[in-house]
Order: sequence, then structure tokens, then C-alpha cells
Amino acid sequence: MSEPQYSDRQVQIINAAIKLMGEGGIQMLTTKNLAREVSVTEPALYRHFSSKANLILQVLEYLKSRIIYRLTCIVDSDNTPVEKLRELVKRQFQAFVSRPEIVVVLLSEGLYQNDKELSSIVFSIMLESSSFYLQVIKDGQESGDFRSDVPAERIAFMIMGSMRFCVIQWHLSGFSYDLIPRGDELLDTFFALLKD
Amino acid sequence: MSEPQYSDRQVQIINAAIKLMGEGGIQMLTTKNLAREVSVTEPALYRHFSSKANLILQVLEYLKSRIIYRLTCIVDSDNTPVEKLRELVKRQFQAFVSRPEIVVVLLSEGLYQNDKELSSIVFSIMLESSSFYLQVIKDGQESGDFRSDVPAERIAFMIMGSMRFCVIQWHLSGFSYDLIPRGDELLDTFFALLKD
Amino acid sequence: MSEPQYSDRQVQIINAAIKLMGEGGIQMLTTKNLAREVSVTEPALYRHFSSKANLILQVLEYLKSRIIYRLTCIVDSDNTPVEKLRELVKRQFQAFVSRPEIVVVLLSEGLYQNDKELSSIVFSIMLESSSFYLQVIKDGQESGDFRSDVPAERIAFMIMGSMRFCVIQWHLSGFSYDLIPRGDELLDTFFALLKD
Amino acid sequence: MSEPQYSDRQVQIINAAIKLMGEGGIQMLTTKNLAREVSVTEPALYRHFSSKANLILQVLEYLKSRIIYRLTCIVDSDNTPVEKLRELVKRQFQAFVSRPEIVVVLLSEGLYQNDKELSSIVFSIMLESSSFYLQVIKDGQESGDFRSDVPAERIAFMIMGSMRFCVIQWHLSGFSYDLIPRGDELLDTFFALLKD
DNA sequence: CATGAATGAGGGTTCATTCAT
DNA sequence: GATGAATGAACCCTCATTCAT
Repeated sequence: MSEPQYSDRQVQIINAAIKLMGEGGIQMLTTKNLAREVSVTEPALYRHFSSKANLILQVLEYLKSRIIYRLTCIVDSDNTPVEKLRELVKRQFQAFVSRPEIVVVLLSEGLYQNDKELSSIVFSIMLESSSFYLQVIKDGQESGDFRSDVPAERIAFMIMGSMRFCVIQWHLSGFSYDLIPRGDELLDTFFALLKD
Repeated sequence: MSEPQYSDRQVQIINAAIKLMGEGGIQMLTTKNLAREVSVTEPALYRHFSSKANLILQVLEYLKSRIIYRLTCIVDSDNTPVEKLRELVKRQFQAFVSRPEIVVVLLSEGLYQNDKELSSIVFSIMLESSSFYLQVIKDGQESGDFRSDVPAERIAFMIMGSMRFCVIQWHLSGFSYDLIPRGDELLDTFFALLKD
Repeated sequence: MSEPQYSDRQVQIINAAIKLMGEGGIQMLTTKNLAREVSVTEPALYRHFSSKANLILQVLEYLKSRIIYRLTCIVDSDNTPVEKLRELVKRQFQAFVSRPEIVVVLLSEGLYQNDKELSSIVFSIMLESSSFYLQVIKDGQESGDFRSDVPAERIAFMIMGSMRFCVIQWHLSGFSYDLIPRGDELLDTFFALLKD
Repeated sequence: MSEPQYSDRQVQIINAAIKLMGEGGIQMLTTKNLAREVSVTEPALYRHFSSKANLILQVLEYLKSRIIYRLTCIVDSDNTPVEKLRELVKRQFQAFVSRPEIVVVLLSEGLYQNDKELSSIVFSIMLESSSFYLQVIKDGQESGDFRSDVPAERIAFMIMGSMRFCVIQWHLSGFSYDLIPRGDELLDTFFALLKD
């Protein structure tokens, strides 16, 4: 593969960074906090990442590769489009539930405001994810499972937007309720609106 | 109104803060930058706001009151539900176009991660805005303009989620294209899916 | 008299200053706190005192004049030396009890470290007070009430030192016990040691 | 010993802090002045002390441990009570002469007004020192060297109070005369008054 | 690989004081 | 007399990063 390999320490640091950002946004991701979290000194971090910006970049790329991998698995399976869409939503939500910190890292785009490079990775995660949803919708339209009078692009767009909105509210509420049933409700709504 | 009055200077500072956050997120909102923007010294800011946190809070409340006002005007008009929904979307997008900085302030929830109070204002803006959309959808369902087999809450939810997603992509792209046509497309999609 | 007259406002400010210093030392005596205490704005203070240093100076002179007046009354009375000494101690302690803030202002010499002028006033209060005690001791020695084998100066010195130490401990304890009985104990000790 | 160890830099900083406070009270103890005195930058100080408050605390504890050590040596010696008392006074005064700054730090209780923790250390230094004087007086009473008709506590109290008063006057005078002879005078007075 | 020590740049904030009104 | 607004200087402290060891 062309994907970069991460040393154990790097993975450890990346996960610590995700944890910290999850706790208090990018303002909590300081070299001091990070070093404490990994139980090394601050200069030691620079053995593994050339700078803080570079670290965040690796964090995003690390998450991106895992997301793409997950989406690929689902879309490449033998399920029907309806089942695939269900899986896409459920597994995405399960991922957030099992690691809520990621919500901050991935859905708080504004965090990376200053850095074009970071913003563009977040953007690319969004776009590439899009294509998986889009493919499933198109398949569903061809198979007659989903209505065809609305372009697949716009449907995929609405689905992703709704999912994001759902997760963001969950986050703003302080993760104070169970996300999973919300995903089921979302799916019900999607299928109702998409019925041919 | 019972809302707090702002002195000229306060409004000036609030707008400068919005501008700065628009340019570089909360990391650009430093007292130094703010003071330069308003052409006073840093300590002078403290005559008008008790602290930086308090300033951000006022920024959010200032925007909130304006948003609520705009939504109220639209919903209280004599238009049909269909027209109202169209207005809600178009005017919201126009507001963002005429002042893109606001996107950062209002849609980058993660920015306020550290501060429960700020997060809760952003959350409340979201929830209160919701209620306006919801009312319009409900009216449309009663008048037979919108389908009734899907609960109004979920429809409102999808609409807001899609709008946010649309604006966020626009933001991540660096405001590199015209947002308005995207709003029109969104509306087309909404109406197609909501047709009774 | 040659003593300066104080306007009502000046007295009000002086007393507010004493109160503040009593609460938190000279670090609490800020123009902001002072203005709040007197219910005027900060610049208004400068109508009555040319500077903060000048204010403190007036505070000390104000207190000094009152102390000297009190001491004079006692020493000029018709009492015996023994009674006068008793009065000097009791009335001094009563003054502190009725207004503990003064302890800080008068006995925390270090506060004025930076300012020779202020230090010298505190010093002069100490020296002038000394002379009253000294006179009483001398009278007592002449009348045969007190032993004469130790110079009056040294006896007066020990008495004042013990009194100060007593009050300082009371202060450091947070005024957590009744000072008056300690004064009585002190007096017992003095008389026991001074008996001819 | 169980006492905390100080690194060289910490001792250097502590001494610089004492020097600064000696020159101009706590108002002169700024991070900027301190850094200049130690020839490092301000942030460097924070590698050795977590905050300015913590530094002052360490200063006091550092001095306390040295004082207690000195007192212990004297009291544990084989001298007679009379000799021990003489030593206690002389060595204390010598310590102040050789390092007058300490007067400010230890005898300007008001300095720490704002901080309960600091005040309580100063208080504890006072109390613990007390116990050494008390022991010597008691021994002297038992051996018949000192009169027994006045409780040892009160005698110790008078001695400490007189000593403090002596040193404070010396300080207020700007260290303008030799403190040592004053100590001798004090001792003469003590012995005269304490003679059985 | 990792550390202890240090740094320049910058953070938010408070201070006593001034000035025009 | 008093105010609102402003200021220069200074405050304590944190940041990401570097370097010698």
C-alpha cells in the first residue's frame, strides 16, 4: 500500500491527540498536555512529529484511512443497496458512539481554520465519503429500490447533512443521550422519503 | 424589548470580533488583534467587556437576537408555507453570503468546546431556529402542501442538516463559489421530496 | 491647630482606604476598589488626593493624629503612673478591637517598603508613641511604683514590643480570639516584672 | 531529612527572590525582576516553580527550615540556659545583620495578607520559634537561673516581642545603625528582669 | 530515543493616571 | 465635583520549539 506506516509511538501519540481534542478542542491539544498523556517529555514528541501542525495532519490522515476502509468494506459487500445504506449509517454512528472524541476532530471543521492543508483534508474526507453514499444511492435507483426523480447527488447530500446534524447536536448536548436510536429514526425517514 | 442594549463601541467591537473569527477562527480573536481592529489599546476593550469570554458570549447573543428576529419576520408574514420555507432558506443563505464570517462563528461549534456556556448558546440558536422551520413544515402539512406521512420534526431536521452541510462545504472550499444557486437546488430537492 | 483639615469626602475616602487595606493589604488598595467603596468613579478620587501615594500618606497622618490625641489624653490625666500604664495598654487594644483594619495599616511596616516618606511616618508614629510610654514609666520609677534598676527606655521598649507582638499574632490568627484578655495578661506580666 | 531538596537553580531563584523582597517588598518581586536577577528569561522561572505564589511559599519554607535548624543547634547544645538564651538572641541578630533582606520577608507579615497559606507559614515560624525560647526559659527557671514567679510563656513572649520590635525599628531606620549592640542591651535588660 | 533547561513570541488582564466633557 | 473613555506600563503566565547532553 501507499499508506504511511506509523510506529507504535506515533499511533500512541495520535490517539492521545484525538483524546485531548475530544476533551477540549484544539485548545487542549498543547504539547504539554500531549506529552503528559503519552508519558514522555515535550521534546520527545518532536522525534515522532516534525511539528504540531504535522501531527494534526497525521491525525486526520490516520482517521481518513480508517474511515475510507470502513466505507469500502460496506460498499464492496454483497448486500442490497437498502441494506448497504442501513449499514453505512449504523456503522458510522456506532463508530462515533464507541469513540466520541472523533466527532470533535472530524466535525469541527472550524478548528482548522488557520491551516489550508488541514482544512483540505477534512474537506477531502467529506468528499470521498460522499462518493460511497452516492454509489449506494445510484445502485438503489437502478435497482428500483429508491425513487429516481431526484438526482442521486442531492439525496446523498441530504443524507450526509442530516447525519452530520444529528451527530453535532449529540455532541453539543454533551453526548447526553443515546445516538443509536437517532440513527434508526434517520434511516426510517430516509427510506420513507426515498420510497419509489 | 428586554434585550440588552449595546453602546456604539460595543457593537463596533462585536463586529470586529466577528470579522476576526471569520478570518482565522477563535485563534485570531486575540485582544491585540481586536484592539488594532477597533483602533484602541487593549485595556480600552475592558471598559466595554469584562473579559474575552464575556465578549464572545455577547457576540453570540448579538447574533442570536438578529437571527431570531429575521426568522420571526418570515414566519409571521402572510405567505403560504411553501413561500415561507423558500424565504427561510434564501434569506438565511443571503445572510451568509453578505457576511461569510458568521459561518465560522455560528457553524463551528467545536470552537467553543471548552466553554459550556458558549456551547449552550450555539445549541440554543440551533434549537430555537428549529422551531421556526418546524412550524412552517407543520403548516404546510395541514394545508396539504407537504406530505404528511413523515413527521414534521424529521423533515425540519433534514432541511436544517442539509442547509448546514451546504454552508459548511462552501466554507471549507474557501467560499470559492456562489452559495445562492446551491440554496435553490436545495429547495428544489426539498419540494420534490415533500410533494404530497 | 497646624493639623490639616479633611473634607467629608476625604475622610470618607481615607476610611475606605483603611477598610480595604484591612481586608487585603496594600494589594487590595487599588483605585478601582477604592472608587467602588466610596461609590464614585476612579477619576473622582483625584479631586481629593493628588495620587495614591499621597492618599496613603494622608491615611497615615490621619491615624497618627488620632493616636497621638488618645495617648495625650491618657498621659495628661490625673491618674497614677500604674493606672496610666494600664490605660495605655487597654485603650490601645480596645482601639484595635473596635477597628482591626488599623492593625494592618499601622503594624505592617513592610507594606510601605518602597516609599521612604511613608516608612518614616510609620516610624515617627512609633517613636512618638514611645515617648508617652517612656514618660509614664519614668513617672512610675520616680514615684517608686516601678523598679529603677533598669532604664525606663528599655522598659518602655519591652512593653511596646510585647504589645505589638501580641497584636500581630492576633492578626495572623485571623482575629480568631478575643484580644482584650491578652492585654490583661500582658499587664499582669508587666507589673510583676516591674514591681520594685 | 524529609525536607524537600532544592536544585541549584531553585536555591538561586529563592535567594534572588529574598534579595528583591528585601529591596522593595513584594511589589519588587516581579517575574521580570526575578528573571533579570537570575539572568534567565521569565518563562524559564516556571520550570523551577509552578507559579509566583508557589515560589514565595518555597522561599518561606526554605527560610523556615534554616531557622529551625539554627534554633535546634543552639537549644541542643550543652550550654547553660543563660548561655543558650544569649546565643538565641545573638545568633538571630547576627543572621539579620548578615542578611538584612530576611527582615522584610519574615517580619513584614502584612505582605502576605492576601494569601492564607503564606500567612500561616509565617505564623508557624513564629510559633515554632517560640517553643525553643520557651524551653530555654523553662530550663532556666528549673535551674534557678531565672525567676519563677512569672510563667515562662509570658517571659518568652516578651523576649520575642522585644526582639522583633528591635529589628523592625532597625529596618524602618534603613539599617542605619549597628544592630548587634542593641541585642546586647536587650540581653542585659532580660537578665536584669529575670534575675531570681 | 529521550531529557532538562531554556527561549521568543505572545496570551489576557490590571494598574494608576489623564483628559475632554 | 464628577464622569466615560482611554492609555502606557506592567503584570503573571503559556505556547511551540530548540539545543546540549
